[in-house]
Amino acid sequence: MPKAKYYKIYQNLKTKIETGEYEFQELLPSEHQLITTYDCSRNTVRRAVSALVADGYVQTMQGKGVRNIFQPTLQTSFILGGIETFRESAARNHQVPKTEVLYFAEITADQKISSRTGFAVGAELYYLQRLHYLDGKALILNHNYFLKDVAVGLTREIAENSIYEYLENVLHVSIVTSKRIMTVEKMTEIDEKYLDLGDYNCLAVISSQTYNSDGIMFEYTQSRHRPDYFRFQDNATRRSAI
Amino acid sequence: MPKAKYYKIYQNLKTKIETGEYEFQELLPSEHQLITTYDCSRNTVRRAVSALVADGYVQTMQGKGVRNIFQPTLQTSFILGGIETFRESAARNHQVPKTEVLYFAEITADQKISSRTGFAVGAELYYLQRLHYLDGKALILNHNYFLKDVAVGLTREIAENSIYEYLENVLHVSIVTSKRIMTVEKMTEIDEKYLDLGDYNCLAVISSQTYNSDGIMFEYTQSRHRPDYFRFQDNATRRSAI
DNA sequence: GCCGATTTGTCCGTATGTATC
DNA sequence: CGATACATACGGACAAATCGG
Repeated sequence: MPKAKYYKIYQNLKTKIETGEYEFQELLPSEHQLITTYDCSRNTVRRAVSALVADGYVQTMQGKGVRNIFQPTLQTSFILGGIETFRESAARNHQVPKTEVLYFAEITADQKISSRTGFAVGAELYYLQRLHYLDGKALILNHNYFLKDVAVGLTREIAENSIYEYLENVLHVSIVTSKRIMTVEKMTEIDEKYLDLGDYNCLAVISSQTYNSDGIMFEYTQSRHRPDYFRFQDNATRRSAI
Repeated sequence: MPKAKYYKIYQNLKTKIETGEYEFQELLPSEHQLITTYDCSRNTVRRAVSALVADGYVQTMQGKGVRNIFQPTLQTSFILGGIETFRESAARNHQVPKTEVLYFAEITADQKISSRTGFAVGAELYYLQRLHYLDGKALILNHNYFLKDVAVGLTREIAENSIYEYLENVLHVSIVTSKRIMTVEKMTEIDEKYLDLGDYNCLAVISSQTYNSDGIMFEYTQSRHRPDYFRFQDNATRRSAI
């Protein structure tokens, strides 16, 4: 958890907004007021407010103020802009997670795997298939590829719990950035076997490449989501025209 | 187009990265060097670099430097994090756009529309159905709802071109923030009629609420995308654990 | 292992510009 | 026009991480 001052102000304002201390459409205190209440510089409050803008919580208006545009009804399962693990997002929504490891193997990347994942040909990898349950329902089928050099000592047992916890707390791998691409794909036999797709013949697919702090791409994951439980949220700001 | 100094530095660095002036995995010049080359303060270069981080172009590492992680092969049609119009994104990809207005009406929001769109019951709206073609293929079916008070004088003719151009350049409405939710939905009769869905029985759907600088939500749009031409990209950074 | 140089991260204070009312 | 509010920019200080000697 970041201990930076701006981050605490950000979190404080965020909870105030979430708990309804500021009403929808109401203006937040001005920067000057925030400076005195949090006893900090103007840069610091501006940084906190910027983070709220990025979250889609508020809207800044030059000459007017900062408006609360947070609507609790729109709160949802997947919030974009951050890398969140399955367990974290389950905890945030007070749901019970379970993970089943369907397949665990150590492989070497061939041409086909290389072009799909972005790993170099010949790279030594762990390849896993994992099924994620939420409140007893099978919702997500994950295909994970981890670089063996980085995720050393990964086992089936670890994979049944949180791989990221192992990476961060045991191996001290710091996860930094992740590139994600969302598509819709037709179902495969494996999807059909493990996910209850009902009438749907396709899934929401998120393919992601994750980098550690050394700039090494150490993970490629394809998450295949049951469409009726899939929901992805994003807040955009317009940076003027082309 | 923002004329701010940091923005020009940002754009300059961005094109340098895109044109391959810095190699993949190479470190960019240090902040100190950038300060001298661009003749500005440290805050200003840091702001430019932050924007590149948000775009997923580079990765900063305390004590080491800023690494280029841009891969041209991952360049794609829809880049998240900004509000881009259909025409803008078509231009960026050198494709020929066409828009067909299927339906144009002035309506009053009833309970059903209100709960779907977020407009108040009784709000006066323009409701449009528009079909977007790219290089001759029908790819997107849009359901647009605009608040009449804000989008005054909207006509079918304007809707065949760019509504946003009309809003920004004629009405001087400044579009600021937009909340988007991505889901996968089963096709409707209308989808089936106008989009060539092939074997697919569902679509990628983006629902968005857009606010102007007065904090008024003036647009609700549901974009229904042909799945085989849909691709959404996002860059995430991890803000440490829960 | 330690130290110093380099590099990014955080924070502060101040000045000026621009939009709103 | 003046007061208020956010936007941009500058300069300086210290902390934290990295790397080489």
